[in-house]
Amino acid sequence: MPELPEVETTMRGLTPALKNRKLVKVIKRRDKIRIPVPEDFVKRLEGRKIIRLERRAKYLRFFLDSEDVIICHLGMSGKFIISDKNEDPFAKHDHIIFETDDEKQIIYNDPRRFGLMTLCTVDELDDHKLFKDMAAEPLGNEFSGVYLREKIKAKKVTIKAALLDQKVVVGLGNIYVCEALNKAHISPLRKACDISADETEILVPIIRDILLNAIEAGGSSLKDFAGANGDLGYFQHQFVTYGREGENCINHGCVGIITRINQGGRSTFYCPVCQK
DNA sequence: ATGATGTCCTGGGCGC
DNA sequence: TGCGCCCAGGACATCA
Repeated sequence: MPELPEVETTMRGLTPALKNRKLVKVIKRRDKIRIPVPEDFVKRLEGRKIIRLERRAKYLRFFLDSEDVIICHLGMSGKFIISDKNEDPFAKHDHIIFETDDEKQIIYNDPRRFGLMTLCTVDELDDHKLFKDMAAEPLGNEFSGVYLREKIKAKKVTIKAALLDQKVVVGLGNIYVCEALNKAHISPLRKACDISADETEILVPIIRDILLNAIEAGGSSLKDFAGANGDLGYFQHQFVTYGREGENCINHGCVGIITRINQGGRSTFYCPVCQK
């Protein structure tokens, strides 16, 4: 469920705990999450300092003072927990633990193991198979109505599927695609190639707006979260369509009811009245 | 090449 | 109370 805003929030929450901190100890409690954790993961990290953290799409990247970069994806259920170093036994699904030089533990916990943790060098990063075919960041300058239209104008899949495609735009998942299409009054059932240039011009600022609002909401809940238990989990956020089957559409003047359908094995929530 | 479908994984919710 | 079933879904593999 973590999409761009949740990953961004996680990155911001981790930064004070990890930036300019030395990793005095790294514990790998599993050889594989979704993909194998590198054999030499611990060896390449212990004693190194993290100099910078960033988000790219739904990935986190931690740059070290060596040539290495930690690449992390939260998958469906991955989260980080920041706590003081202690002797408590690790919890179930605590897969990777970073101990820093200020006596903190940063734990990666992921029950469903759809996430990943791997390493590459800075030189390999741009051409890394996880990143090389990725589309633009939705909050960056490159992403525009023209850009989106170019990406989808030959696509025969639905606009719902196209917006989930990380080669079209990165960072969106099932929830924010539903939200954006509702606000843009576009039916998730339409073919991507049928979405006009005028419509992509409308859609792009809506996508930006929704993501920025969610990041802001995440930022404010982060204070509460991190203060309470250091758990950088998912914040509560009010969605207008997602999970609201049977409720009224909130678009101005609309009397429609949010309906749930199945697209490609995934739930789509939308309003059949105002989303054309 | 594109699009459709299957796969990974566990916890939670539901019906019986 | 408990068992089994189904669902959630990001991204990749595989097939048509």
